[in-house]
Amino acid sequence: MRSENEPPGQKRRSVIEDVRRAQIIRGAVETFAEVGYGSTSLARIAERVGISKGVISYHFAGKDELVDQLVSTIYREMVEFVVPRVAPETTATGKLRSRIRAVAEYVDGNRAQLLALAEIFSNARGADGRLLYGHAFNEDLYRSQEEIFRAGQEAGEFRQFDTRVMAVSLEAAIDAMVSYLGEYPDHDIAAHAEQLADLFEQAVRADSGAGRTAR
Amino acid sequence: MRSENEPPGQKRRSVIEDVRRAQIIRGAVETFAEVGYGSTSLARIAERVGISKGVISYHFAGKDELVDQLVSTIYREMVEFVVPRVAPETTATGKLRSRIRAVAEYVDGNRAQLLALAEIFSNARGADGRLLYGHAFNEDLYRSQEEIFRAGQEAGEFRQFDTRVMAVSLEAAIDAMVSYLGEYPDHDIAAHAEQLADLFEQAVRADSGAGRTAR
Amino acid sequence: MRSENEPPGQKRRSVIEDVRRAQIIRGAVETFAEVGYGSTSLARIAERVGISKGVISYHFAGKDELVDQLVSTIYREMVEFVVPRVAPETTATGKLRSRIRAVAEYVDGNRAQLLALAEIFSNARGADGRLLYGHAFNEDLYRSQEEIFRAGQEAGEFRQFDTRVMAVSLEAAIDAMVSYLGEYPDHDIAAHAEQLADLFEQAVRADSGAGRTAR
Amino acid sequence: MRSENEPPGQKRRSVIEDVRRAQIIRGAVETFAEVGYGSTSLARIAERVGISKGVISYHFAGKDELVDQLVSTIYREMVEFVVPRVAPETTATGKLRSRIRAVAEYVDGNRAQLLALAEIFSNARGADGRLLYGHAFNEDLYRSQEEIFRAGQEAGEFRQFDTRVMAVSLEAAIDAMVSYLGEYPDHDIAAHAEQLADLFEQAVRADSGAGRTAR
DNA sequence: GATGAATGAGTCTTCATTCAT
DNA sequence: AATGAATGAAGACTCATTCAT
Repeated sequence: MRSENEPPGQKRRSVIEDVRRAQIIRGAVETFAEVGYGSTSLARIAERVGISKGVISYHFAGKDELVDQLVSTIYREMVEFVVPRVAPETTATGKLRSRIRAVAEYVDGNRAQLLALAEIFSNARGADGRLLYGHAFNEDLYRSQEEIFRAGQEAGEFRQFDTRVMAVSLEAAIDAMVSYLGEYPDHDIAAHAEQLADLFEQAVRADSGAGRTAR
Repeated sequence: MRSENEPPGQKRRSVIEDVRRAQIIRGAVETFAEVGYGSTSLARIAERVGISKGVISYHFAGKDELVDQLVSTIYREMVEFVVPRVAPETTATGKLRSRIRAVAEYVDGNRAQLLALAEIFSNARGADGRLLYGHAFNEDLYRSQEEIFRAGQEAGEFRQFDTRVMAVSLEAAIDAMVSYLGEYPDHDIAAHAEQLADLFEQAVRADSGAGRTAR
Repeated sequence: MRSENEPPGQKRRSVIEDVRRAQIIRGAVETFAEVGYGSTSLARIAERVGISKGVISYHFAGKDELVDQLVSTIYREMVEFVVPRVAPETTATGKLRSRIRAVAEYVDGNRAQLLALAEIFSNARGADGRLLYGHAFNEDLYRSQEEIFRAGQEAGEFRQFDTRVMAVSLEAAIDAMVSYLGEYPDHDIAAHAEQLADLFEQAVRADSGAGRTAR
Repeated sequence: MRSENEPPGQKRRSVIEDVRRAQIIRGAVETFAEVGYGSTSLARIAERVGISKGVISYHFAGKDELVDQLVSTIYREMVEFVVPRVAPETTATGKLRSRIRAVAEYVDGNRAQLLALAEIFSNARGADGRLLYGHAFNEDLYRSQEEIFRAGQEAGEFRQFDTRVMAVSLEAAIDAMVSYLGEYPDHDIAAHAEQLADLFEQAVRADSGAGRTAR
């Protein structure tokens, strides 16, 4: 039943409930990653977790809430991994490359998580038929990336370009790196990440007739 | 029934059948684009077309064949649109930019088609659970794009880079352009395409210390 | 349309119609024998014959009439084969053995026909749910066999027994011989027929001085 | 779900589940017996039992499992009834007659069960189109019956004959007795059974001084 | 005479959800 | 807190039949 987003200090969940929710979310992640969005039923998740179907309904208001919690959980984890690796960088170029690298690193150790996200992003839809996690959902991500681009432009590191197009293209390329790994598990993602960083570094850098991106 | 791609002189379809098939495919395209893969049922397509559910089963062996025909139809149309616009270009750089432009132009007049494709690509799965139209399906596209990249590298137009990563990233960025338009119908796709062309032109061009991508 | 059993001199069918009907019946026989009653659809028959589905509906009032015509056609053929081989026999014992032999011979050259009949007999049902070709349909056959048994009893060739039970059991054993051949195509049906004839000859013959089955 | 034959100590079914399964099987038996294999749908069974269609899917993995469970349930019941009535007999002749009698007795109180079995045996087919419960399924039965015949032959009780043909014919005659009762509910099955026992006793017994069936 | 096209009822199956225990 | 049981709607697909051409 509980579906509140627990405003602090109010109706906090019991420990056991938290454990169950986490356990269910983990099972959901694995299932989404393995069989895809369309074939992931609550029954299948329950089976994987080793619990009864009803338990899921008990802990989550419905499939939608489960998906929602899953997304924000993974998202939070990823942000917690990536941010500390990007923040120390002082140049926009450095932030760009370290961001790509950090995602690649995270992905490498959390493939199921990312594949599950990808499945959900391209499939989950509201009652109105619109994607629940489409570009609009990425808005925050786009904005923060655009800020970095603008900072680079102002600092003279980057040439002038449409920051929105650049941000959208960057995210798309990163997602493709992830899904490529999903399809070809032996793909060398670290090398891919370096190539991708080169790609965008070249794409954004000020013309200057100038220097290589020594790394 | 009938699923042959009509090998000459063998079991050619009647005119009326062709019309119906085209009509059904059109309805399917619109439905996929509008409500997404998971919510597109044969019943819904039939309803949109204004025919009985059974008619679809009559003209197509099953949902799989319908999807398959849809994909190859749209794909063929797009190739027929894009190729003549890219072929005349003599430089790798020219081919790159004209390809992006051509896709953008095509998309502008065929949004539903592209959205439907995107839905199918990221969702349709075989009995084994693997994506039917994943990266593997794009292999031909990747290859032909890689050839252009390699030609540019050999001609000294392009710097050295991993052509596979570049091709995958390019396709991803183009797809993102399409889906962005899908979500924000007022988005200026022509401008987006130019920015995208700039992006990749910069990303691939030889360092030369030098020249602008005069366009 | 036409469904009349053509009372002589009235509404006789054209030659071409007869040919079509025979052709369709032949296709139906093969289909029933091959895939069984439940999987034999008009579509499948039409496909095998190489005609359009509608043709069958044109020539037969419905599936029921087709089946009915099929049954009586095969039945007539079989009777025409068996009767001349049984009639010349002068003893009841001779008739019994020659009947079993004749059926076995016929079956050997007409497996599909018999298998189709077997499928239909054990499956075809009327709107009320009752078997269309159950024991009641065999009534004539039972009667004629019973007459032979009674003749044998009156002549002192056969012992006293319930002729109905004997007739039913005989037909069942003959049918089993046929279906056994259907399942094991290499089965030696001629040898089976001799054994079966021995079996029933022993079963019916008058007690030549020997023991009663007191129990 | 659940399809195990409950290997001890593993996933035992709840009481209520057992009850439901038994209830559904009973409903299926009655439906098969009444309207035949081809007209027995899950919907019809559910309707007869007075439950929702989905309940059947909940308790059985599919129609195939339901049929399979039904067959083995009835089969087991019948074996449990027949074996203790046959085992005490010391002579092959005694075993033969008591077997026929026991089946007849069982049938008398369990008509629907036997009719359902008959429907399934002559109709259920696998994906390959072959009968699921054809002669091959009866193999065990044939074998055990053949052993009795061979024992009788070795003891000098029975004449020499092909035990396979005898076994197949015996089973066919027993089945015919059952189906005859199905079609004529007032038929005197006990008398039929005695006649049948006489028939086979005569058919197998050693030739006490009398004539061979010269051919 | 023949056909392709269309229909609508009916098949099995899957699923998210609800509820009594 | 958990579960097994049940539901009913929706899914893809099959089929006998009808009908205009």
